[in-house]
Parts: sequence; structure tokens; C-alpha cells
Amino acid sequence: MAPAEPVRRLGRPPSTVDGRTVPERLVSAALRLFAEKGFEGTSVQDVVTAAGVTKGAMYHYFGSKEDLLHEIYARVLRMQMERLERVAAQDLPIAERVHAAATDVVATTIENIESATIFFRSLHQLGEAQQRAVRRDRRRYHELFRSMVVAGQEAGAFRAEVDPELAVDYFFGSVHHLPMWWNPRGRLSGAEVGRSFADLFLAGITAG
Amino acid sequence: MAPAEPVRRLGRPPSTVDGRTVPERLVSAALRLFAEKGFEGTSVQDVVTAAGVTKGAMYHYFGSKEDLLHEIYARVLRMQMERLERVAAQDLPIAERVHAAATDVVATTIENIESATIFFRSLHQLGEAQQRAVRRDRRRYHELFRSMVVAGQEAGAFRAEVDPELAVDYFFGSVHHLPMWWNPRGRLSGAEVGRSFADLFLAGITAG
Amino acid sequence: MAPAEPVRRLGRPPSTVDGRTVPERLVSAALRLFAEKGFEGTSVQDVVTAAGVTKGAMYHYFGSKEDLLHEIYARVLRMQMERLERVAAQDLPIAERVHAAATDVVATTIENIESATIFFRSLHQLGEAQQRAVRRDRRRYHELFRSMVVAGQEAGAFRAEVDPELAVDYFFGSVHHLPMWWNPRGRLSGAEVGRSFADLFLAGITAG
Amino acid sequence: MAPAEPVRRLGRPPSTVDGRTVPERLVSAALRLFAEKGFEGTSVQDVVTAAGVTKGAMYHYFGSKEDLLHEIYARVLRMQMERLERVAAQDLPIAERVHAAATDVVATTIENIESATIFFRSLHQLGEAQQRAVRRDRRRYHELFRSMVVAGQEAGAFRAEVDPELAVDYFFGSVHHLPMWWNPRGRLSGAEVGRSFADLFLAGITAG
DNA sequence: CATGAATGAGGTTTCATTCAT
DNA sequence: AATGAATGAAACCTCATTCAT
Repeated sequence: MAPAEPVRRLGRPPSTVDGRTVPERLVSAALRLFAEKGFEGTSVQDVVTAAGVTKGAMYHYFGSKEDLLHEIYARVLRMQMERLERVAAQDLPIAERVHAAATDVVATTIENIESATIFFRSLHQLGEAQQRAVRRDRRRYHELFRSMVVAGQEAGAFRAEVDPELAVDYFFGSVHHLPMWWNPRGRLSGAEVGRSFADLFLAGITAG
Repeated sequence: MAPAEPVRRLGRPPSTVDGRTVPERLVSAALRLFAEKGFEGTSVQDVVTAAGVTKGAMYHYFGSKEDLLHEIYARVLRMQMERLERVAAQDLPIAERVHAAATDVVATTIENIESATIFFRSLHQLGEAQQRAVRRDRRRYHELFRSMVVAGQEAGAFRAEVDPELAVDYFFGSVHHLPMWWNPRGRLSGAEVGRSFADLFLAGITAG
Repeated sequence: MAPAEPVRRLGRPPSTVDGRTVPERLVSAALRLFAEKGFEGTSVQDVVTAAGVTKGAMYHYFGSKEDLLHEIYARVLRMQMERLERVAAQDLPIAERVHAAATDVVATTIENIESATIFFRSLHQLGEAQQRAVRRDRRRYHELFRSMVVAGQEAGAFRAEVDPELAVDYFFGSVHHLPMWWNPRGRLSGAEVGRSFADLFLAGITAG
Repeated sequence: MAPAEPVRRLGRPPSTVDGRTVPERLVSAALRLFAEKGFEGTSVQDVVTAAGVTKGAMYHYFGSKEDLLHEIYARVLRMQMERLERVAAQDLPIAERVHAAATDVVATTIENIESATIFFRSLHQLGEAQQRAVRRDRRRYHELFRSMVVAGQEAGAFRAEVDPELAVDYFFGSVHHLPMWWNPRGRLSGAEVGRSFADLFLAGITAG
């Protein structure tokens, strides 16, 4: 059941285009442009022009260009965490659960390749505080994944001598670098890459 | 044995500090600053101040700020290629050679962590032509590595169903992301990470 | 005795806080902020936030930010004129009347030090017409004061060679600069400064 | 004997117009415009256009618009202090020395009426640190003047019950407000105003 | 080989005000 | 009587680069 729209009572009603509000249009324009030209290579004017609004409107909703970037980070972090939690809660043997999680994160990354492009390239453009917040969320995500690896070791499915933290950094390095080489007109679909990456990872940590 | 300093006889001697020439100082200042603050976050003034020269001097040696960046890319590409070629030429069983190459590239990346930081974050700041040149060199490097994987498959050491190109991207993703998490005051040395990454990769592709 | 609150019967009652209406709150917020940060250093947003209303409300009562400033000027001019007229009408020897007036304007200025701070610093921010109106009122005020000086000269109490207009500018210069140095935690009260300034002025113009 | 011009050896020679360097033209343009339209009412563009240079050139010499303002303050403070020191060192009876100093500061203020206009109107636009520096210099100036008043009291020339510090604030208030009313096409010259102000002040503090 | 001066385009942000309810 | 959205102009400043010695 969709939540009821809150009744707007006061003020000029927000303008929408195709049902998309101004902040939504701004974020999606920013997402596309930051991925294409980089954060510093994109001017605020570029973003607002693409979103079809004025600079004043942007600063009505976002405190700064950096806030726009932060919003992009917040969205992708939230989404990835939700997906991992869903997979982690599935009732499957641990090795299969890890395989499913690995496959899923690759596919999701490829589906949101623009966010992924921005993610590592532009982290240093965020201010200290926001950077810390992103790293903290990222760490939580990694920890959930690592806990699955540890569970697999305890169950005897994965090799005991594997350093679980390092294994997670090893795997996510591969994932985060997808934007550097994967392209939609290439030979492999997201699902195929996901399966292959998951196979390579699982084979790398599986016992005997 | 260090090469003898060539005797300069004519003209003004190049200004050196601790035996380092102006362009050398510029590149190493740029390397440090680009890694620390990003290419766009570093001004030419920052670089020349750190190098102890003036802007005019920089433009005497480099055509543009971008040229400085390109020089950084050129150096790291040259060095990595040389190292891989040396390892590839070793007289070892193929699996051991791949393991050695994997270990070495991790250790080298960590030894040059600033270059590695810049490498992927700033690739898009280079102009079209220079970007193409970098990608071409990068591809050559990957192809040499991939040829070793293929040789391992032909020798029966590695699983035939592994897609060698994908495997290379998979492994180098992990390597290229080292700057995002590895830090010199952390738990693991470069050599340790190198060994672990190589183990994980080899286990992932090794035949039954 | 405070005037009885008029009974409102129809329409939405004006929103009041502690019995202060919206325009009153706006003017006193503006007074404080303009004195503290200057007219140009204070945004309309600052004012309305401090007054606890929104921008729309401000523009409902005042045509512009400048109107707010003008209102501040109008209030202080009205008050000072009233006080001077009261003193001028007193039945005292002319020298004593001038002394009382001088003392009073100093004390009043100090009691309303924020208005005084704004008065000279921000006059040039008013538009042509409003600036003229302020100067006209100011001139009337000075003329009343000057007429007392002239009366004193005619009565033989003040030296004839004193230029009365210049003397008034001389004295009010001192008064208007009080905000530059007087502070409430200082050594001297408003009354003390008033007495001393009046003494210095009177001694300066008194005959023989 | 004029000091020899230091020999310029390096770099592009600074451009001059009528023998006036870029920073000189900038300061004098700023002086005129800040006095006319206020500091906040004058844009950097206004200043550089009036000085016949580009914005970049201005930022080559001054770190900010505020620095330009600070330079104006520094110049006027330096000049006034020098003049007062010269007068204070004269070999005259103390009352005459004070009279001369008072006359001189009025005349000087009127000669530099633009600086005087800016002085009090724009003090609050300076940053904390620079404001403190200005106040400190101002205090030193006042203290020198006050020491002359005290000397007069000790010599029996001035009334003992006059508070010297207050008397100085009283007199300089009058001086600093000259820009509010004095105008070059008016009835009185700077010298005349100076003499009258000095007379009024001296009469105000002179002993019985 | 190297300097310091100067350019000029472009960047982010602020803000008084108007608009549609 | 009052709201919150949106505008659009202008502000200050940065910076890669070129210039005249």
C-alpha cells in the first residue's frame, strides 16, 4: 500500500515536470553529468540547465553543489545496503548466499553504472564530515559481507587461512572498478559478469 | 654504481636542489599534491610553490598542467610494464609466474600508492588523445598478463572455463582499488597483501 | 495607564508574540541586526528569521528592505524631536535650557545606541528621496537647537563671535559619534557623559 | 635627496599610467568609489574599471576587496599620526600646541574628506583582526592627543575637572563627523572650520 | 633559464524580490 | 494574513595561461 501523499496546505506548490519534482530532476541531472564530466568538470549551470530550473531553485533545495553530490552518495549507499540485507537474510547454504550476494552487487553496480563511476572518483570532493559519513556507511556494508564470509569459514565451507577482511576488499575492488572497463555495448551483460566474478571469488575462498 | 654527473661546460647550469632538477621537482610535487587534493583541487601555483620555482619555470618545461599529469601517467605505466616483462620472462612454471606477477604488481602499487591514487581518479582529466594513449598502454599491459593466464589454461594449470580477459579485469580491479583502503600504518604490509591477493586469484582460476 | 487592547471582532487576528505584532517584531529585529552587522551585511532572511516570520510576511507589511531601514530612521527622528521640543519649552534661563537639551540628547542617544549606530553608518543606503526626507527632519532638529544658541547669544549668555550653525554641527558630531566608543560596560554612564559633554559645550560658547 | 629607485631586474615591468602604478591607481579609485557609493555598494568590477585594469590584476596585488579597504585605512592612519607627532613636538606653550593640533586635524580631515567618509562608515566591514589593528592605531593617536591635554592640565592651563579621555572623544567626534555636513562648495573653508572648532574646544577646557 | 605582471573567462554562491496558492 | 517556491541578476574570487623583460 502506497503511503498517502501528505496534503500540501501552504505556499506556492512545487513545480513538476512529468511528475518529477525539482530536486528529483536536479539529482538525476547531476548524476548523469558528474558521471560524464566529473564533479569539478560540471558547473552548477550545467546541472540546472539540464534539470530545466534556475540556479536559485537549486540553492533553494540544496545548500551547495557538494550537497548534490552527497545526495547521490546517500542514495546509492541506501540502495546497496538494502539489497545486501535482503540477500543476507535468504534461507540458503552460506556459500550460495555469498555467491548470490556477489552476483547481485555486480549486477546492481552495472545497473547503476553512473553512480558507481562517481562513487570512487569523487569521494575526495566531499567535505571531511560527509566523507566520514560515507566511509562509515561503506564500512557497515563491508562488515555485513565479511560476516557472511566468516560464517562460511565457521561452517567449514571456506578456507580458514583466508583473511576475511582482505577478501572483502579484494572482491569489492573488482566490483568498484567495473565502471573503468565495463560498457553496455560490450560482450558481456551485467548478469554474466556477476556470475563470473562470483565464481572467481567463491573458487578463491572455497575450502579443499 | 651511480652514473657520473655529466660535466656541464656552457650556458647557465640547470638549477638543482639536492641534485634534483626543476622538472623532477615539479613532477614529484605534482604527484604528491594531485594524490592529496586531486588534480582539479591543485592549482599550478600550489605545484610550483611546493617545487620551489615560479610559474614561468613550469611553463618552460611543461606545456600545461595537464602535461604534468600525463608525465605522471607515463612514468607509472613505463615502470609497471618493465616489471611485468621481467617477471614474465622468468623461467618458472606458469602458475608460479602468474603468482609472482600478481604479488609484484600489488607490492609495486603499494610502493607507489600516490601514483595509484591518481591513476584512476584523474584519468578523465587528460585530453582525448592522451587518454587514448594511456588506455592503449594499459591494454598492452593487460594483454601481457592475460597471455600468461591463457598459457596457464593451455598448460592445464588453470580452469578452461575461466574467461581470461574478465579474470584480468577482475584481478586488476582489486589492485587498482588498493589506494582506497590500504594505508601504511595499517595491519598489513604491501608484501603481505600481495601474497594474499595472489593466493586468492590463483585459487580462483586454478584447475580442480 | 496602558491603553486598553482594542477588541478585534472580525477577520484573522494579527499574529502576536508577547503582545508584539509582526511589524513591531520585524522592526526591532532589523534594528538589532542592522546595528550589529550593518544594513548590507544583514539579509532579509536574517531579519525574518529573527522576527520569527517568513519573507512573505515581511513583504506584506514593508515594501522593501529599505523601507524597514526608513522606519527605523523615522522612529528615532520623531522621538528626538519630541524630546527636544519638550526641553526647549521649559521655563528656564537659556543657558540652562541649552545645557539640559545637550545632556538629554546624549542620554537619549545612549539609551538608543543601536539606532544611533545605524543612523550615520547607513544613511547612504536609503534612496534619494528618503535620504532627503531624513536630512530635512534632521535639519529641522538642528535648527531648533541652533535657535536656542542664537537666543543665548542675544541674551548675552553666549559669545557673539561663535558661529551658531557651526557650533551645532560641532556638538552633534560629538553626539553622533558616541556609538563608536561608548559601551555599556565602560566607566561612564549615559548621564555622566551627558553632563560632561554639556559642560564642555557650554564652556565653549559661554561669554566672558 | 630622493632615494634611488631600486633597480628592477626580473619579470615583466609593472605597467604605469601617468607614472602611477597599478596598485596606486586601484587604491585611489577605491577611495573615491567607496566614499561615493559605500564599500558594499561598490563592486570590484567598479574599482578595476575605474583604475583601468582587470580583476586579475587587482587580485595580483590585493588579496581581497577588503584588503583594498584596509590599505585605505592604513594610509590615513599613518598620515594623521605623522602630522600629530610633528605638531606635538613643536616648541610652543601647551595651549597653543593643542590649538594647533586641533586646527590641523580638522584641516587634514577636510583635505582628505573621502578617507574620512569611509573611515567610520566602513570600519565594520573589515575583518576582526584588521578592525582591531585599526582601533589600536586609533587609540595610540588619541593617547598622544590626550597626553597633551593632560600636560595642559598639569601646567594649569586647562581645567582640572575635565576628564581628558572624554574630552578627546568629544573633540574627535566633531572631527570625524565633518564628512556628514562639510562640503567644498559650502560657506566655510577647512581652515576656517579648523580655527572655529579649535576655539570651541579650547574655550571648553581652558581654566577660569 | 627564469621572472613577476597581467589577462579574461568562468566558477559558486547570495539575495531581494515576485509568484501562485 | 501568510506561506514556501522560484527567479535572475550580480557579487567576489580563482586560475591556467601568456607576456615583456
